[in-house]
Amino acid sequence: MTLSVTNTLTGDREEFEPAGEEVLLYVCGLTVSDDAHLGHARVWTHADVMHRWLSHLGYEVRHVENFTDVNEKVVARVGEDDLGGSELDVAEGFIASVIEDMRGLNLKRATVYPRVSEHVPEIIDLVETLIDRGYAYEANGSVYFDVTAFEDYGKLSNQHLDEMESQGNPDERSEKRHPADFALWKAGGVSPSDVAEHRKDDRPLGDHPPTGETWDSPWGEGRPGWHIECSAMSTTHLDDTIDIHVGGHDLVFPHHENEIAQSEAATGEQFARYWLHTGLLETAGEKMSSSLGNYFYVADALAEFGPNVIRTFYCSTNYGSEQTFSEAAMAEAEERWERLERAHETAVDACDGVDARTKAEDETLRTAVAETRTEFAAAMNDDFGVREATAALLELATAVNRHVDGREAYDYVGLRRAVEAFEELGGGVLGLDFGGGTEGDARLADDLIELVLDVRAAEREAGNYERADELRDDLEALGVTVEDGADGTTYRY
RNA sequence: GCCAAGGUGGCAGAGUCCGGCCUAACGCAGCGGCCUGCAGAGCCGCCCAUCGCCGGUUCAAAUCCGGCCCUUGGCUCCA
Repeated sequence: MTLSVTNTLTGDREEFEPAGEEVLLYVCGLTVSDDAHLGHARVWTHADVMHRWLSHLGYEVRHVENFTDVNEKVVARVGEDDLGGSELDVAEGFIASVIEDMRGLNLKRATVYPRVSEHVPEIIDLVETLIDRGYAYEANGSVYFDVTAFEDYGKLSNQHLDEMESQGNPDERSEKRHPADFALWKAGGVSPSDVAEHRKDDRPLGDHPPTGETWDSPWGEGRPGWHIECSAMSTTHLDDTIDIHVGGHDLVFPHHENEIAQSEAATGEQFARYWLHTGLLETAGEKMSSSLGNYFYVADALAEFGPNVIRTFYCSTNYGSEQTFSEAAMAEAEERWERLERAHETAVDACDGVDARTKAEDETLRTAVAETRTEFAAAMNDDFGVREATAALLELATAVNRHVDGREAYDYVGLRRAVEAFEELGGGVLGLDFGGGTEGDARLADDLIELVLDVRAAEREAGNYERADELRDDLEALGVTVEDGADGTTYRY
């Protein structure tokens, strides 16, 4: 059985076959002008599961996920609170927090996380090539891609240039030959009006608004355009032709369309062989986005739900579909995850039980494990069908529960196989952590300590100081120091 | 206006590419029962679906074809 995948480029389901030895995977990363929200994390998580499944199938995966650290929106935040005094400082701060989020979500590391600011020479080379080949032109120190020169323009998104309502930024139109031409290189720094437009707070612009980084180029001082960096970075870290390009559906046009135009015009080779687009996360019927302000930060979600619930939530819909975020949906994800976790624990406990020497053979259990593996693989090979893959695991949970329920003698071989399936498929492929719950332990510990302190407070209130002191000593023995102060009781451990 | 994705039970959401095992998965919620000091977990059983609408193809359609209605996204920064 082989992996098949829905390719936006052709609109069809296709058998997946990497071009070379390794699978070259590029994920369109984040513009780091804010912390990441759950919509971003959905793309990462699905890309992560794809990566894990490809590895599971035996492929070597080279996975590149970029950070766009050169952008007007980043510049607009310069000087805000303690974000940093320069574009790159601000970006670095957000990158650090995004990496933190990614770790929190139990994502496998990408091979590289390249930044735009580190690839300006490659970008300039690419732009020069495009000019040399007649696909780009210079105007007042900026360079634009000439969409009419690239005859395949629109092939990804099926857009026809003359039928679109509006194209491009009206301010730039004067120097562009065609309204859909897009900037490869922008003269000078970021303009005050752009800074003002992207400001998140209401600080006055001031006499010297930040302009962001600029670099020397054959066309003078300037900055790279938006789309060019992905072309430069994927070529640098992967190859002219990559296997899989992943990104959110909202990037199909113009971003991905423009990437194709630039890269293919420059190299004459196909840019990406399989384009996989993830459906957007919505809240109450509209997409979760920074501009709409209806987002939920990854860090907050991790604190509230933990990585396993979030990953189970993402895995309850396939990557290409839209998904709605709601408290109810998260509650359901929690139930699903806990059902898996409990069944896993039940199986482990049964194997470790006192009657571990008794034995039985349960063909039903063993068959169920085998079926789980087959169904899981079939689901994943069917365009990364994580929803059905998870369903297969949940059916295994039922099989385990049935086997253990009210039984005296267990089938240890069968249970062991079930545990392995949970850990290998749920853990290794879906990235769920059955490992005894390091996740959420800190939160739980705090909650428990506070619970004990509540009891202790009640005892003190009632004048039972002896009992209260015992509780304090008991906590101390566990490494938790309790201190009563003027404004209440604090603890540390 | 143009492009794309989608409309399946109370909710959520597979299945649609390759028509029949779909008498529609998995789960949540709800209702019985078992177990249980109580609760939870678990187990067994049940309830809820004219698969957006209309027409067509076919022995057979949620699945294919045509038309229509509605939702979301893209065409401006966006994962």
